[in-house]
Amino acid sequence: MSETAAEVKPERISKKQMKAEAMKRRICSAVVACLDECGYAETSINRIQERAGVSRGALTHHFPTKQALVAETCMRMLHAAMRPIYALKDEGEARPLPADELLIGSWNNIVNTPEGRAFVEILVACRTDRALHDVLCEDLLAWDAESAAAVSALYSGSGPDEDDAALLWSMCRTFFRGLLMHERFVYDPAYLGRMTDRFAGIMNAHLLVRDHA
Amino acid sequence: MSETAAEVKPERISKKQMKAEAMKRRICSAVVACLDECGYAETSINRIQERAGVSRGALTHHFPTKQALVAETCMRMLHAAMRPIYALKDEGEARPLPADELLIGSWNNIVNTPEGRAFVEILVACRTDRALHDVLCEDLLAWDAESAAAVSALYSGSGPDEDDAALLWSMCRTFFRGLLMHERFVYDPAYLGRMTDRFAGIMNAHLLVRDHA
DNA sequence: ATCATAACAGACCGAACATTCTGTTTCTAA
DNA sequence: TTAGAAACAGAATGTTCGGTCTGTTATGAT
Repeated sequence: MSETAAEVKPERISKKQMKAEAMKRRICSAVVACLDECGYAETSINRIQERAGVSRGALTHHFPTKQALVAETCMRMLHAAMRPIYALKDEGEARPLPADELLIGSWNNIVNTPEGRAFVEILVACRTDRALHDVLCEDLLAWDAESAAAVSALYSGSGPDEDDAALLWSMCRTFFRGLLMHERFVYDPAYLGRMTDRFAGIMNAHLLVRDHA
Repeated sequence: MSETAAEVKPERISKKQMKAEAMKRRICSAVVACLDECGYAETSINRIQERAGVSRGALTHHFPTKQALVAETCMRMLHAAMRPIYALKDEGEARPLPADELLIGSWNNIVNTPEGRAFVEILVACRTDRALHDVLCEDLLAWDAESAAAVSALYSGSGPDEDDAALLWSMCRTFFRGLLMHERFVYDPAYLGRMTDRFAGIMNAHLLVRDHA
């Protein structure tokens, strides 16, 4: 009674929604694992189902098609990858990292992870799967833009271009993605470290920390 | 018995061998086209067969398994990609290109081509297909080494490392491979040009032409 | 308490898959 | 000239694919 609760009501998260969300998260985690371990070509619905330990019915109930499944998994990864960017923005206010440290950290904690590798599998698939591309393109571009803006706010480029920092940052991510497919053809793991270090060192000279006095 | 005799005199190229080679080339060309246009996941034997305009029997006769088909296609691409490297070596003796011109040329004429894109599809597949990886690994490493040696002979790196030029060259190819999967998410084609130019410009400062007096 | 519906479960389907098989033609070494 | 092998041709096979379909259970508004 004391509740004038008409406005509070839509806030509640029902048990149904909780279950559904948990199930979706579980399934999408399995998709990430499959993409990482088996690659896009071998990421079949059967395999995902087995990996997630859920029934076919549960899968098809939440994700009617495979494309919807992959697309939502990608969206969730992007959303999760936003967090470090915002963290970068906030923590950066105090004392932005030197660019090379930022790059090495990005490689170790974002790109060279199951999620990062799964993301690359999806990106490559998008190259030849127009339907999947069209579903994801807009959000990917938005994510790119936001990511670039965050970096651009903290660093300035050395080039003549207006938004050189964003361009350089895009180049860094491009490099890291390429590095993922090189990984399996390197005998000495230290070689990867040498490449990332060398690359970060070079880019460090062009991505300069802005000082906000 | 007659086998040993047959092996001793393989000088002549029989009509059979000509036909077989022509057929193989035709099939492998179709594989490249399919990989480029459809991606690894959608490059099925049926599709290759249709694309090449050959019978199922012809396909399976020359390539018993799909893996053998992809592997040989990859080998042929590598072999074909050797030619520009040797050309680089020979022409370079006279007057090596500035590194940035070499890079832009590599991007336009080697990487961003049907063969280059097909190659990336195979590389990505190798990440999760151990069998395919094991078949190709040795030759890929050899190709990498030869490519690096050719560059190393003409350019020197700016870093402290012994073979810095080879490392830098490896970084360039890594970057270009990553750029291929970025391609479809760029509205303005000129943006790709800006990235390649910027990258080539940066690397140009570190990959220095050796002067052989 | 009741009833509609969301959340599951699992059988089922045709299509496509890679591979194997049995024929037929073409070449070439005796 | 003639076996015999290589070069094809195409049907047959069993598996797996993504998607659909019919049930059963759990949940929440009434």
